[in-house]
Parts: sequence; structure tokens; C-alpha cells
Amino acid sequence: MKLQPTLDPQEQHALLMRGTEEVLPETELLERLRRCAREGRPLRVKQGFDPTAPDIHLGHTVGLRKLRQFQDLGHQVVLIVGDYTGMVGDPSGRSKTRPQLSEGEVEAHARTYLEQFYRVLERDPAPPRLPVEVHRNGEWFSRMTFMDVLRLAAQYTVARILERDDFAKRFQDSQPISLHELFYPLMQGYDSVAIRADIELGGTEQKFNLLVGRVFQELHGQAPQIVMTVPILPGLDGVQRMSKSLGNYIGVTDAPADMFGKVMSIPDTLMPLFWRLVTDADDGELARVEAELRDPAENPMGVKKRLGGRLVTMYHGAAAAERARRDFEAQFSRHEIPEDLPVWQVSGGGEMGIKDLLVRSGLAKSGSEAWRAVDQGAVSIDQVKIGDRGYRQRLGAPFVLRLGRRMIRVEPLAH
RNA sequence: GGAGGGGUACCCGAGAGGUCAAAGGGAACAGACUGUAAAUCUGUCGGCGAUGCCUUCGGAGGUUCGAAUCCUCCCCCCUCCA
Repeated sequence: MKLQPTLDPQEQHALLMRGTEEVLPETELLERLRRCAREGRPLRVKQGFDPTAPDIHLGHTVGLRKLRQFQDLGHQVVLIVGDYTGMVGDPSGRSKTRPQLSEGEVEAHARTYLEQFYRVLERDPAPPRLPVEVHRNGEWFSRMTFMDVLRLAAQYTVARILERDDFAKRFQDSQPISLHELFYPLMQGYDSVAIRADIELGGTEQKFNLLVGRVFQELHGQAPQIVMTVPILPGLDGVQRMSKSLGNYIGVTDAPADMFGKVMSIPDTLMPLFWRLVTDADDGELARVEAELRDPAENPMGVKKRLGGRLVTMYHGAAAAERARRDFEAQFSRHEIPEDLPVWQVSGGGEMGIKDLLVRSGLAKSGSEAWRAVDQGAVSIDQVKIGDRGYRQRLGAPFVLRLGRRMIRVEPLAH
């Protein structure tokens, strides 16, 4: 992304609106941009993250990249690490109560999060870009007294909280809703008051929480924040949202080969969305990609490889992307054994049965699973299928052991 | 506090004394096909030195030759009443 601090409010508005799902109230964004330009101050743009699991994935980057755009335009990005809200657990879109994290977990996750944020945002930007302002919401929540909490709770009604689909549904389905969960939106809303947000960004499932911020800011005599939502990125399965807990994610710290491979495994139908939401492709390129996908003469695989290459480039550089693509083609198109296989070292000598090999190397979780794989013809050694339960492998020289799509290099150690 | 309903494998959900390692669906894994896409078909889907044995149906006891199924106590969830 280019540094564009000189854009006038109208141009900024056009840029910022791109890729958003909703901006509420829609007319206010341009007005606020104009006012800030007049007053010569940057907009304060907030997004919060609960450090629930210690990996930032592409789903998070949809919002982070929008924040980066604000940063590039010279606005003030304010990240809230939800150490306190994390201990409550965001009920948004949830059908059950989230487990409450301990302080230790939250703290450890928070550090990793901050590290990873800077794979998208600039850590030490040159002026006129501004460094990111980071707050933990424990900064204000830990100082509140019980009376303060009651006052906060008095500012919102149960009926309004229960308007939310997720709560309504859980209530309807006789699922438990713990009282503390009702506080989550209030806490997030109060964050906006605490940092005087002009804009709050979030996924579409955050809409309710974001709107609560407006109510609280108004009660505290602040101009209510503009709510900006970005689409939710689906995960590798193409159905559910990308999330760590569903295991359908591409992490920003994933190794190049994993990142590329995961991209290759997404459903074709997801490609336009990925191009639009998580790459730096501009409108012209998006149009070309979509045209190519519509052209029956083109193999969609080409577009997907470019997508994988682009993402690996963004997080690991062009050289890594090129290598990831070559390795992928060698391994999956030409069925060659890749160079950089995970290695498992066994103390050598003698031989080992196929089941123990699979279990002890970690390719199979249990003996039964190993037997099944053997029976199903999923196991091979050095590209030769092993279908016999009684097979024993001599541990003299290295070999490549494979179960399904996973494979490792086994290196016997002399002793 | 009172009355009633309910907790089954990763998830949903049948089963109501033996034929139950527990139907069915989803997820997942593997095979065929392929582009590590989709769709489809097939198989597997608690563990084990494996035609048998061990552990599992909220928890702990008990009845019985035999319990996911019956009894007792406990924990948790839901509904209605207050």
C-alpha cells in the first residue's frame, strides 16, 4: 500500500469505503473526514481483539488491512487488546458460553497478538504516518469499582441486549446464557468511550457491539463513533468463518509451504472473495481475475496458484513464494518427494513394524488408525504402497513414510 | 423454594434390562476420480501384541447371571410456578 496522506476527504472516503460491508451512519464518514481535515487532526480508528487463541489468521487481516489503510492515510489506529473482555468471552455469533480465560493465558496471548499485528500494520512508521496506539482494556476496567459497573449496567436495558440474534436464539433454544455474557457488549462499548473513538471497525458479527459504543459515547457527551464493518472471511472449508478453533484457518505466521498449500485447498468459489478481502490487488486486477475465472478456457488452478503466491509474498516475500509454488508443483502435480519434509529420527538398527512406524512417527494417532490406513492402501514407503499389516521396515537408511497426504522423512540414527 | 423435562461417542441425535462399541445424519480421515477445487461413488470412524480382551452412554454407589437402559444419592442444564 502506498502512502497517501495528501488525499482530500472525498478521495479518502472512496478508498475507505472499498471492501466494507456496512458503514453506519453512512453519510457521517465523509463529514467526519472533512471535519478532521479542517481541524487538522487524525481520526481515531479503533478495533479490538480478544486474545483468545494466539494466532492471527487471514480472517483477522480483513480488518487489520483496513486499519492499515487508515494508517497510510495518516489517521490514528487504536488497537484494543481485550484482556478483560477476553476473560468474559465474546458471545457474538456463539451458541454457547465461551470458556473464560485465565489472566496468565490472556497475557501470553496478548503478547503474541501484538507481535503478529505488525505483519500488517506499520510498527515504526515514518511521519506523517502515526504509530499504532495500543491499549489493554484492563487499563480502565481494572480500576472500576462495583458501583462504576452498576452505573455502566444501568445505561442499557435487558430488552435491548436480548434483541441480538445470538442471545435470542440461545434463549429460544433453551441454551444457557450467563449473566456476565450480557456485559460483553457494554464493555466493548465502554472501550470506545475510554479511547474516544471516531470510528470502530469490526466484522459484521460485531455490528451490535459496535452500535453499543455509539450509545455510550453519546451518554458521555462524545460524538458517537462511526461503525464500519467488514465481511467475515470464510475458512478453508468454504462454509464456516475462518477461525482458529475450527481449524480452518491460514495463519499469518504459517510457513510458506503451508500457506500456499492451504490456499490451493480452498473451494474455487472462494477465490474472488479471498482476492478481494485479503490481498492487495486493486480494482483492475480484481476485474481481470474474475474475468479469468468466468472464462471456460482458463483453468481456475492458475488463478489459485497466483493467489497463493500473492499471499505468501505478502507475508514471506517473493522468493519464498516462488519456492512454495515450485515445491507444490513438484509434490502434487508431479508427485515428487519435496525437499523440506519434516524429519523424524529413530534410533536405528533392526527393523520396525509398519504400525509402530506410523504411530511413533505421529502420522497415525493410534494403532487402530494405523491398521485402517494400511488396509485402505493409504500408506507408502518411498512411493511404494504398503498394504500388508505384517510389513516390517529395516532401519538402515533414510526413507520417506507417507499416510494419505501427509509424509515425513524417517532418518535412522546409528548407535 | 415447588413441579416437570433432560444430560448418549467430535457435533446433532436414536436406543429404555441381553442380539450395544451403541441406529441415522453431519464433520473428519482414507481410496477411486481430479487441479491438495467442487460434485460423485466406496470404505473407515474408542483402545489394544486383536476372530478375543479392555474402557466408554453426566458422577458415585446398588439391584441383576447380565445395566446406556432399573434403584439410591450427588452434579449440571432447561421449562413452568414463586
